[in-house]
Amino acid sequence: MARAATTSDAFNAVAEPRRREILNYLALQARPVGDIALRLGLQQPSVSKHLRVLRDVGLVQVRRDGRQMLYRTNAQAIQPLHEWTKTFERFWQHQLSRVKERAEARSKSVDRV
Amino acid sequence: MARAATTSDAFNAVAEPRRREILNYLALQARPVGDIALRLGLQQPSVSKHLRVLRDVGLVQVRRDGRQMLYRTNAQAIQPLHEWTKTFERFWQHQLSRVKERAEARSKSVDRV
DNA sequence: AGATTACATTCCCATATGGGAATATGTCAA
DNA sequence: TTGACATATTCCCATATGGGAATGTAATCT
Repeated sequence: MARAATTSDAFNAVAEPRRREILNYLALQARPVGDIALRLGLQQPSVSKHLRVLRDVGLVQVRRDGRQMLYRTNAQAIQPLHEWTKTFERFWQHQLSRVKERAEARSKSVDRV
Repeated sequence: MARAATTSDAFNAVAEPRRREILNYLALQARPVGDIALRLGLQQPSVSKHLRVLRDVGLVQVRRDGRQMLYRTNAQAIQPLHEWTKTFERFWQHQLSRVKERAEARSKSVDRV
């Protein structure tokens, strides 16, 4: 097997930096494709393709408005990623406190010098 | 350009499900490669390759113990992902409350039936 | 040194990109 | 209907997989 498809899940979809930018931009308000392309400095076909991936995994939703297609971020689809990363929260807190302890131990030995 | 390398950042590295499993397993305690392979039902070379990717982006740390290499998750490298997903938290809360409101509106109209 | 154990790397290959360019599809206005 | 505008899709291609198999490398033991 090769690498999993970008459309296989939200983790693969958001691995691409431009798709994260798009999600950031569309979180506050729905926007048409051309506006996204202009704002993020991308070609229209490129934006359409990224939106297709995001849509396939439910990260964005669309509605038509005349000739335009208005896309907006579906934040709920990001929640699973948040949950997964959250399970590591207590570990990085532990690690930070250890770093702190070591720093304090070092400053004490410096005092003794 | 093609797809970005899995080693380009943590987002790309954790897109692969087995790598997430490895990170989960190594969060509590450092483990040798063979143990990981056995526990997760993977081939040893496969585990070594995944660990190489995780190490390149700083998601795991290693130390030698005789013939073994002990890997452990570096939770701090996951924090940026947590931060990014966190920026969407208020949006999915809004969306959920909207769903709630609509549900309540519906139940009221049902009452009226 | 020679054998064994534990990992890492390399080679091969089917598969999936993402960008550029060109083209197709869909909608509205005159 | 014809033309213009807004998106979507297709084609081509360089690149990067991840798994399997084989091989390389490092550390330990006798």
